[in-house]
Amino acid sequence: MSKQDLPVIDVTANDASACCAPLVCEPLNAAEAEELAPLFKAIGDPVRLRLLSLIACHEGGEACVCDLTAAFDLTAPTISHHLKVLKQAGLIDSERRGTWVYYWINPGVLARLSALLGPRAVAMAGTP
Amino acid sequence: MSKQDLPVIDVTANDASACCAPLVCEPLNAAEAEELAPLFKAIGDPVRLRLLSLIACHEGGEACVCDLTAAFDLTAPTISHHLKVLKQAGLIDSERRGTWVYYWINPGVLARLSALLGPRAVAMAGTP
DNA sequence: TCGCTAACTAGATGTCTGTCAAATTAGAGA
DNA sequence: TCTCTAATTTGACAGACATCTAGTTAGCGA
Repeated sequence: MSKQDLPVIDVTANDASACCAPLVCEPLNAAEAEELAPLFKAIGDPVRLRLLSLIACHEGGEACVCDLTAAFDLTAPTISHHLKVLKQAGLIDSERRGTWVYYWINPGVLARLSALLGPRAVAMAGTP
Repeated sequence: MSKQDLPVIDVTANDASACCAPLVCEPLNAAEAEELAPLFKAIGDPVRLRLLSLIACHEGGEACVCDLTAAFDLTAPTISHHLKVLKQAGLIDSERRGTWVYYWINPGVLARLSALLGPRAVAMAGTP
């Protein structure tokens, strides 16, 4: 991942006319929008956004449901529901290990969304 | 609210965690999530995501409502509603010019969201 | 095997949201 | 002034959603 060959572009210089931002390059057609919107919708909830953040920041890049539940004033089923939404959107993945279930982020998807909004072609870095 | 004593802040630099790889740096607290989630929610609808894209791609960086409405199979009030949602989220802005109303993107907000999701410091503006 | 705990599913409920038809506001021109 | 068009607001309604309680599944240890 050489940062070097990426052009250095000041994000602040990005006004709408600057082109080359995915969103700003060519308008999304209906099908693309239909495919992408659910991803944003998934993180368009405070609880889920925070869940995502908590998972991403957790050591090892993964977090146990019990840790996550403890961070909210919500019941376990509710947290479970939100995790399911994130997972179905493809933003996170999970695995059971003994008694506990661990969740981790799917970084490629996040990178894709970032690139879409981003002022520059950030990188398809994430996608292998 | 006196607008005048507000410091001029580059929105792109004004992100919640003010540092680098937002989501992945330090977990968002509840307040931050509560503030940011509505932005993602706003683009979490296929119609609005496409509206945003259409506006961004339109020549001159702005688009007339009539152009936008024509691109969908929806009634004008519905488009109007979605534009209002985007505007209230701060993602777009508008101005009436004679008979027509023009909308344009607020690029700073988009950049902020991109940076938040961005993997490695999507180019945090300042760092050359 | 029996309990105990972690996590999820199912069902119910009140709220939010996307959409439309109808009514309203704002300019432009005759 | 009156009329036409662009755009928004209002009100209504069906469908989606966040949350809860209660019940269920899965693994661990005695």
